[in-house]
Amino acid sequence: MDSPLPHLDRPFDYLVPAEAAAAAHPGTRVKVRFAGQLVDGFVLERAASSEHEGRLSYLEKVVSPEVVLTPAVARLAREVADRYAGTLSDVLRLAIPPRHARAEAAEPAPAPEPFAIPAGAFSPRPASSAPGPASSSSVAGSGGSSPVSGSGDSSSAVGSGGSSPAVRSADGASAAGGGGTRRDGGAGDGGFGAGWARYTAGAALLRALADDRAPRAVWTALPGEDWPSRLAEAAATSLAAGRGALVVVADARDLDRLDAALLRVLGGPGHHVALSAAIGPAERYRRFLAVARGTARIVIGTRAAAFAPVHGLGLVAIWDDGDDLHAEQRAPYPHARQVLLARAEQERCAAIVGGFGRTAEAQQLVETGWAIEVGAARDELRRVMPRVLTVGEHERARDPQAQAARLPTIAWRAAREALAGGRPVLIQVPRRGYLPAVACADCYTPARCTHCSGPLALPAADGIPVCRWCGRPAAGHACPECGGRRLRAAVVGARRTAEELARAFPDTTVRTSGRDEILTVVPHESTLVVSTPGAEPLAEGGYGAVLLLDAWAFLTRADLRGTEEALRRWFAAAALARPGAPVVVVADGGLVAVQALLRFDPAWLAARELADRRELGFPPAARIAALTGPPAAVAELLSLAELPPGAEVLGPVPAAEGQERMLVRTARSAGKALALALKAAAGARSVRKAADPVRIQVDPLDLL
DNA sequence: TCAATCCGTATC
DNA sequence: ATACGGATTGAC
Repeated sequence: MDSPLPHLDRPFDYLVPAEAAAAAHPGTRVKVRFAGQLVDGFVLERAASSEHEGRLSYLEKVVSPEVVLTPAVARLAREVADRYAGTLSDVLRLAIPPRHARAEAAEPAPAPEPFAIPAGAFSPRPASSAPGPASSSSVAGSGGSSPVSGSGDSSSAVGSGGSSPAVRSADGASAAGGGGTRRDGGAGDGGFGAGWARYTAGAALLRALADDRAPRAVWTALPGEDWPSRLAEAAATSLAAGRGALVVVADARDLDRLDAALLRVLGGPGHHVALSAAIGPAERYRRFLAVARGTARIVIGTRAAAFAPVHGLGLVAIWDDGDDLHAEQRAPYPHARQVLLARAEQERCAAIVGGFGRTAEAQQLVETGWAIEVGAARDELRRVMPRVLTVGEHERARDPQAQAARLPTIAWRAAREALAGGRPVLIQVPRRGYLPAVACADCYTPARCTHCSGPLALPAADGIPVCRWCGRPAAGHACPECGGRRLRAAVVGARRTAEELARAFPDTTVRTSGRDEILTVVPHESTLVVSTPGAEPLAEGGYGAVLLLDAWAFLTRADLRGTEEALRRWFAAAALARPGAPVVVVADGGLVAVQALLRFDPAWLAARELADRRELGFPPAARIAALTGPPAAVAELLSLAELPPGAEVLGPVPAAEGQERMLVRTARSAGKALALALKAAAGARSVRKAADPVRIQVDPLDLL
């Protein structure tokens, strides 16, 4: 329905008038009369009879004969809605872009030539040219007036769109790929297998894709990896096997790089489209239609593309699944990784979860045996990894150089040598105002609540720390690691860092890349590049040195992913260094995240992280739902909800103006029941016209 | 005993 | 939302 009321979140049957019988295929948009109103909906299925006792209405009209909601996507959307305690119509709003009639009328793009992997390239088996198993569109149904299921609501929404195929230049892209002149350039010349052969089980992964055996992998990329090429090769392998592929990345920059890699690997446009929110509605819908019609079998895009109706899906992949941008910002806040994993199960297709780092969620896939590990052979890693050096805070405190420029001698020396060699130096600093949470002022261990392990916050300077989860004050907090009683929570921004560096290196150009102005590539020359995380420009030939400043700040991130996030960002920066180049991290060498960086072993950290979360009862080991709204509304929702046994209710803590937040924690195994219970309670509230809405978020990233 | 009204429920 | 039915209440 127009307003997606939870208690109306189910199919309704309608009669199909004879003149609409041909057009009303499952997946088409329709208009139906509901409670007197004319509302939008989708045909879910055609059937010869209905369970409904009462009288059926006729559907009013078929808006368009285009099948925009395939049975596979309908099923996926239903599962996602259930998992996140949301409604199908909310999910469909994310999944299907608004209709654009002109785009439907336009001449469809000609179907591209069947794709085959070029001779000489890695091709373990002759690719079957037959298109893959069609995606089960069981059109039951007859003409005349047979019932149809329409769901509430329809269009509006995100979905897709795409970035321009604007490229970064072909060889720019290989530099782009890894920030370096890395050994194998990509599939173009060297062949398909070479890039993947550097990994344990890498060649086997590609072979399994070629044989359509639906492999599932957690891929930890080597530093400097040209990941867009690797993913393009995986997608092309699926395509050659007659299956479609879907790759989701975090932002437009990554999307451009992947787009360029696909153009190179596929030898031209036509086989793939890029969907993102960045382009206009017409182009977005046009590309969506190319996917829905089966013209484009490879789809790349940002998070909403995870729902794209790819025909005969053979592979789903996500790059850098730890990036916050993969979490949808609109209800019911699904995470692209979870959408893709659900899809891999439902459609029995291959899955790749890749990144330079590894999330606890990915680790869980490995530990439960859902996916296999595709990582670097140790020798290969040793060959390409940068040289990581640490400068502890204590050394730094005794270092007069550091006092002056906030740059310890070791870091300063590494930078100076790289600059002298004519190479750029990357300096990563945290974003200002990055962390509202606090840590021990002596050892930087995040301060946590003794009751529920939630993060502490300092409401006012010199105030008593308070738990952001359960609201209990933590007077007399003492660090569990070192016993320290002082807390800290401040960081210096990129601009000021750049100014300080300009003084320390008077004859060197200092450039900044951050939120406001993002550099994409810097030339091979002696330049200092100060960047906030995620905005690091690539350097042609790789950076001569990488400095990670104020590293402690990452570790005190307010939510529960601090350590993992720190390493993810460090790895992303370190991966841009040339092999053997120094990477200096200004943090104590004893910290877990720093140790993981020293070993260059994200899997080790992820395993520890997951173990910690099991211990502390955090996602993904446990499931947590956050309920936000006016206090009375939240209380009402909770009183109506029949929570699964063992559910633990935490809070309230103050949220936005006049709102508060409660958390409900259950075992992971009770996650479905929890979502169901909350959805039912929200339905009970909406049916009695409760005014104040309560926001329900399942496993939110920002568990403040 | 009837009718106006309130409340809860379904909406194909 | 809005319409409907069954229960409720108030006046004849």
